[in-house]
Amino acid sequence: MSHTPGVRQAQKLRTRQALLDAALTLLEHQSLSSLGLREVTRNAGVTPTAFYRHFDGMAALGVALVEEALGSLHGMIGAVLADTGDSEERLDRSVELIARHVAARPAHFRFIAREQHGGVGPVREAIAAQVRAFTEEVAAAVATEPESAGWDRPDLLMLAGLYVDHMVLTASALLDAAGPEEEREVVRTARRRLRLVTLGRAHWLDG
Amino acid sequence: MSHTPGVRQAQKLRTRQALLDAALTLLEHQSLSSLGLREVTRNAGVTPTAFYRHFDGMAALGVALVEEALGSLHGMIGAVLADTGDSEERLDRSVELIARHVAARPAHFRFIAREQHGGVGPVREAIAAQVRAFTEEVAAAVATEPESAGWDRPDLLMLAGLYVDHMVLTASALLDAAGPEEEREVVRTARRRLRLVTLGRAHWLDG
DNA sequence: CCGGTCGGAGAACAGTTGTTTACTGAATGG
DNA sequence: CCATTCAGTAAACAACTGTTCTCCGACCGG
Repeated sequence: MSHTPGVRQAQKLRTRQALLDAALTLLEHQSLSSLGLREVTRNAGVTPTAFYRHFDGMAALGVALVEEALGSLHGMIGAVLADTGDSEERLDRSVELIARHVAARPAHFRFIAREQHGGVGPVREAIAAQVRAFTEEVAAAVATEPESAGWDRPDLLMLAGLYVDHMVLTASALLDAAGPEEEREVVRTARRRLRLVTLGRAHWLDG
Repeated sequence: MSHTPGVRQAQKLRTRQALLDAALTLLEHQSLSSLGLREVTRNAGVTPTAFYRHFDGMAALGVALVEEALGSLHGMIGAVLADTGDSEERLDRSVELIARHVAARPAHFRFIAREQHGGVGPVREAIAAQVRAFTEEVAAAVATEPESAGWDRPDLLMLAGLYVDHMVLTASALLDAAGPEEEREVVRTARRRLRLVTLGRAHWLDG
């Protein structure tokens, strides 16, 4: 079938990316439901009609942004959790992974935090699907650890969900942090919370 | 000073409430930043100009809605946590309290969940302030329990924050639940999570 | 009873919105 | 080389937006 990218499709992709970038920039200070189609095309240097060559509407663009933000993260948390080292080390590394990703692409994560419970249904569902997928990945990684011996699947999913929700909360808190010192405070608290969860996990099957 | 409400101020309050109610209804399917002033007044049976007699703009109305949603909850969680009974009982009761409140006023909680990270700054800040206040209340309640002996203030706040964030997440999950059976599943998972946290708490000072 | 207060109505303002229609011109692939 | 595909343009559409100004008339305190 089609092999080389072709000048045409390359240009199309460039325009599409310009739309996504323009939208993401504008979304830093507002939410998707209040973002206008014309506003986006204006900031992308394109006419409003060109928008429809790439997306059905703003909701579709939102879903594409979800993919762009979260798609690259798959497997990473699982990999970190699967690494060797004691639990303390592992949780330190996962918190750091989040912090680094949030610092690297703040706009993407702000978008996710904002639209996770936002007013645009399809986008909410797309985010929920990604979060579910992460939970499954974390559950699979956690299941292989020796500390998880004797755990049934519902409990494993509960624990994984706790981890994932915690990561999302941490990302959100990092974005709301005012300065570097507040960011460090957020990271410190996040680590303490994870430690407490890990402690509870160690004694889950005691009683 | 002024004693009787007066026919005038009573009518004013009724209109104000009509605006708040209309807004809350419309906010079920969209977010505040996409909510139009005219849309609200139309649904409230009032002319657009009348809006300005009550609020500076939509942001101010949003802040008022935050107060309406969260103002009545102060002291309640603290009271539940201060009640007698073992920790298992107490956390069961607090999860139930949340579930009951969410079921009683779903629209309010949906609004809070949606705007907590939404696009309207003043509303975000109002919610953050309320959440901070709750955290302080919970920390104060938790501090009086015998299980908290030897805990310093940062750790207490960390634990209280964990509880509060968990409550918000639970409320959110309940709203997203499809049916009654899914709601029960959410409540069950929430209880298990709380139990794990309580376990970690019990062994916090072990090492 | 009466003059002032003030919640609400009505009309008009200039902008902006999403979407449709018809069209242009360059890359495409046989 | 030539007919076709198709990303992007241009213009027009009716509908809506927030805000300002002027005015009305019912409640108010004295």
